[in-house]
Amino acid sequence: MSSSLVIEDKIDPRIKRTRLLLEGAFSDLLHEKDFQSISVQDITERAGINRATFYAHFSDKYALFEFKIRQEFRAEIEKRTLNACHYSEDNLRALIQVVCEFIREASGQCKSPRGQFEPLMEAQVKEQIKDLFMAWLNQTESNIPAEIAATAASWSIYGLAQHWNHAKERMPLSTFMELILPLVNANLLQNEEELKSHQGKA
Amino acid sequence: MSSSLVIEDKIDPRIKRTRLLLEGAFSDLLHEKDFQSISVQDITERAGINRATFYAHFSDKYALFEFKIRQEFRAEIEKRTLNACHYSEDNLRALIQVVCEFIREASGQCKSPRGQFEPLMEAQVKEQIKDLFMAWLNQTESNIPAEIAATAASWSIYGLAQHWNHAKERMPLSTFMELILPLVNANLLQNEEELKSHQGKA
DNA sequence: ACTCCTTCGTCGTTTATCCAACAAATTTCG
DNA sequence: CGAAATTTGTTGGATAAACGACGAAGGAGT
Repeated sequence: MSSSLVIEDKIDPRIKRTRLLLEGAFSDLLHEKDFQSISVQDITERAGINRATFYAHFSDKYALFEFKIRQEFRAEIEKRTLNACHYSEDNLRALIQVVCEFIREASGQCKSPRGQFEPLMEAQVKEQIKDLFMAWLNQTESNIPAEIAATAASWSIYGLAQHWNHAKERMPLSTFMELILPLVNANLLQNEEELKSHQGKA
Repeated sequence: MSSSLVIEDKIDPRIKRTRLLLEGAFSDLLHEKDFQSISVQDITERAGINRATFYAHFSDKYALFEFKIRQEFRAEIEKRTLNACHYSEDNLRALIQVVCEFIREASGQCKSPRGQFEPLMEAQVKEQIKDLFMAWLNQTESNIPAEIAATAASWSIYGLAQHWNHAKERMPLSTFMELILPLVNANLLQNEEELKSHQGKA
């Protein structure tokens, strides 16, 4: 049941509690103000946590935001057990769907002008997509470094998902999926060729 | 805005947090099990609080229960600003109504056989009613000790409210109110006679 | 430019909570 | 009934959080 990417077990309850309260307060505030006008004081005050304690956990509000994004995205991944599984077209579909819906959710959630935290979110999500691909691809040996393929795939998936979300007339996710699946697969199939069509050379 | 009965200000946030979590966990458990079968372990586990910490706040689960009752009843009193005001028939009406509704709420809330916590609740609520009357009556000098009158009134009010709640066909609260108001007033008016009807014998 | 005010990081000290362990009391169950 | 398991209070030492204070940095208004 424990994730292959995570090691956070038996952690001091006080730490968990504090982070949870800070996250919650931050979420609430994001519904009320825009990102920039939220101060660390606001967050700690709302959370009932001492300001000094905040800095024991996060260097600033950006770090808290990134932590929060990672948490939520990881939760979506784990909910579908996409960690601790291997590459397959179905798993890839599920992953893409998670990314699309995650971006859609987040963009509707917050009161901020988009430009403020989207880059932060992008960095965190892409990194996690890449980590996931690394885990998938490292189970197979390949002529192309897994890191290269994972980087390409993570960037293209996030870019496509963002494009899908920003479109005026948002395409149904299912048709969008069929449209881009071959593209993303192309990034990965170079490693998987021997597994799919023909068991060629060696 | 601060109550005349309470002094709890500027309290360490950790203490407030811990008590809140313990209260919440206990409430949840009361919906699931009966009072007796709930252990301190259950509560602390559910609350995410160390068991040793529980005993730093409460001597046992009964103490927690009493604390909780006091909190909730006091909240109802303060919501109607019945603290920090004087005696009047309207205020007395309001108080009786609070007691009746509080007992009705509590009796519907919990899964326990009534006999288990009703005596605990009774003690706490009566004490608070008495304290309230003491505050009201001490503003006037009287020939009968305020403590005597307050005791009589608090006991009769609680007893009547419990009777009203236990009845098979529960009378409308308003008619019940008019029925008992003279009775309860009789306990108090001995002190207030000089204020009401005739300014007789100095 | 200038104050006035808020927020920001950081620090040392105090306090609350965690944790593991313990013996005693209690409950469960064969 | 008696053995096993669970719960209960309690302890000492480790750690996270609270608190108050501080100078520095930023912002708003005059």
